[in-house]
Amino acid sequence: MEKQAITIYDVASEAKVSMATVSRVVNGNPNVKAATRRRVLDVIDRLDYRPNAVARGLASKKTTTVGVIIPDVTNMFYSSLARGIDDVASMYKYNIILANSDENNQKEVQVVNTLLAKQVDGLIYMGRSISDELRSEFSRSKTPVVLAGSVDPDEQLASVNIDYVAAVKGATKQLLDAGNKKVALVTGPLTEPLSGKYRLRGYKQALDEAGIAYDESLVFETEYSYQAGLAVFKQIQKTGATAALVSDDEMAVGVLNAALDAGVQVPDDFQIISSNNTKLTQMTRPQLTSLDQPLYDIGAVAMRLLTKLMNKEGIDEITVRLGFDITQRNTTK
Amino acid sequence: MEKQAITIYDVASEAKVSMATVSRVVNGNPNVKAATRRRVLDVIDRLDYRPNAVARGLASKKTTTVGVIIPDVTNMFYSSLARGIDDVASMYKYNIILANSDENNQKEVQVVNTLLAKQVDGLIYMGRSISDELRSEFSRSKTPVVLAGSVDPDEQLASVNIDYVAAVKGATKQLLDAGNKKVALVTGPLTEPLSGKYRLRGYKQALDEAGIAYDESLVFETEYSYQAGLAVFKQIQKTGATAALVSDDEMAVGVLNAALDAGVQVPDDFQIISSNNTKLTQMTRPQLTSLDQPLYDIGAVAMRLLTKLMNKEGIDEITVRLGFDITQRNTTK
DNA sequence: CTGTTAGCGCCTTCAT
DNA sequence: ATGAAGGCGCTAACAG
Repeated sequence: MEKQAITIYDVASEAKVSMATVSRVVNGNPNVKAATRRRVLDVIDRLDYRPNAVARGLASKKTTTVGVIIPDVTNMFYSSLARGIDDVASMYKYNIILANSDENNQKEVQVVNTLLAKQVDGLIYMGRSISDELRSEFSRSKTPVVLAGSVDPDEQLASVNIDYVAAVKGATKQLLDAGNKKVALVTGPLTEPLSGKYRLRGYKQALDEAGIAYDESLVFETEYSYQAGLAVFKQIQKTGATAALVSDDEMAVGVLNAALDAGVQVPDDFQIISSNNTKLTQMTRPQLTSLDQPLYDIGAVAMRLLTKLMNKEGIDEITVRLGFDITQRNTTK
Repeated sequence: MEKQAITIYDVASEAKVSMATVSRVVNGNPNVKAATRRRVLDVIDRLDYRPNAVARGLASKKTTTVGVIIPDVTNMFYSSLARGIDDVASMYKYNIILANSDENNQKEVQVVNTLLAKQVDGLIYMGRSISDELRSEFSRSKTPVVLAGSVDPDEQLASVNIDYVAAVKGATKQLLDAGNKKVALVTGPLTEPLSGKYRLRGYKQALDEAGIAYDESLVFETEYSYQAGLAVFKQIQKTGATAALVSDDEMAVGVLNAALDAGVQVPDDFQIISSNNTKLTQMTRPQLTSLDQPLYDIGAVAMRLLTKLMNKEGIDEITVRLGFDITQRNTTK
């Protein structure tokens, strides 16, 4: 593949300077006389010279690309984060290598390895839990890592997210305050810290404060998918719950549609609060009330944080928590 | 960034062979005695050696990464394509550099340039139209390019898509056959070949065959967004149209919701056929009837085609057209 | 089957 | 302000 015949040498000889000088102007090194700089620049675009980033990467040990592990681009929650990441990345002249992991530990480890082999300058990880193996890959490499939209229970890894306990607590409280005695919590496997540790804790706290006993049968562990949401509704219904806090938008749309399809009036007979406030929440009828996590911002801030880490700048806080809100729509009243 | 101290030399000396031999075993070259191979392999994982892909790329002139230009990852149409691309890419050991373009010509050119500077082995372009400048960037680089989910009017560039004329014609015909006299076509700017050339042609052909005169006022050019769909409905209503063929799912959800919000019965008083059959179409109530383009497959096949191109294998057809269908749901009857 | 030797294209001291 | 020279880590002939 002889993509680009012309190299820094061609430019140098054409401009009658040494390649060092060409390198300098290309890299904006001030130690070049204005006249020669102009001459070089001139040759550069006359020859349509384009620095070879691979060679540059080898010599400088920087690739200006970061690896991004994403469970599934097709999921709006993650693609929103990804968009924030990419925008900030390009703002700082970085590119993103995007790799889908399907939350599969093996794939993740495998992907992280090829990413490190490609000498990415940093890594952003999205996903609900980090396997020990993955964590050890992270720690033995000196490449900075930041988690976007998820938490590290040990707070060892940098991460940006929201206060999940408080968020879930707030949403649960709203549902409780609205008079619902039985509020279902629909979430992922409790073995994941996010669901099992944070969300569940927030849920229990709200229950506690309302003086309502925790009822295990009101907690539903499922897959984060539309189908799963659709399927879980009838089980929720059996418990007599009159409201549900659902941890994912697609899932929530599933729950909502199942309710509607079953002839249940929403929000009159059943209330729903979703969790991600993606575009989806506005597309349903009735529109979904939802926790509002600033997804784009989480991605953006995560990337920004990563740039600092890559730059070895001092970071005061390794974990940044962004604010959240609850956007009231029509599945609550 | 001294990420990986150990190099092929370390492995070589530790295993008491030359670096060439190490290189051979790493690259699966058969010319290595089984015994030495085992010994080298042993040292490799004892030292936790990981080949530096950048150096490899410089020496071999192959980076095993391809650039992917996407308008917006957050759009399900494109993220579905992207998912297909990534899956096949990883199947062939390639990684993807994903760059959002917002369909902005300037950004596109800029991004393609940095991608080429990074020596990607190939490029996949998604987007509705290719500016002349971009096309010229493509042609003067020897890097193979394939368009995913869009057409090249000149058929110069490799591409994979569906027969848009036939698809739109078929959908329009269905609406016409159902008794609708006035069928609206909601699409993007007619200046884009996809809308102006292909979709419009299909639409007209169906009209023709049905013996109905083409009425320009039934064609709506808008942005491909939920909001735009929401907004365009009342204009459609003014024309007295009783059905619409909408070129994007988010847009279609907008049209549907606007109709619903206006108290219009769907499909009794107004029918809708959407175009991409993404998950979204199943999430609305009523569910959207939609053209079914095999988005994931388009992405997958595009990537597969690109591997062939990168491999300099002979290609018989530079443009591959996949089959399509119309998935009947509840916005038609 | 294995080792030697050139590069790949660029960055980066170190001189001048 | 500019040039010379030595890598960066690996692949790829070319010998043996």
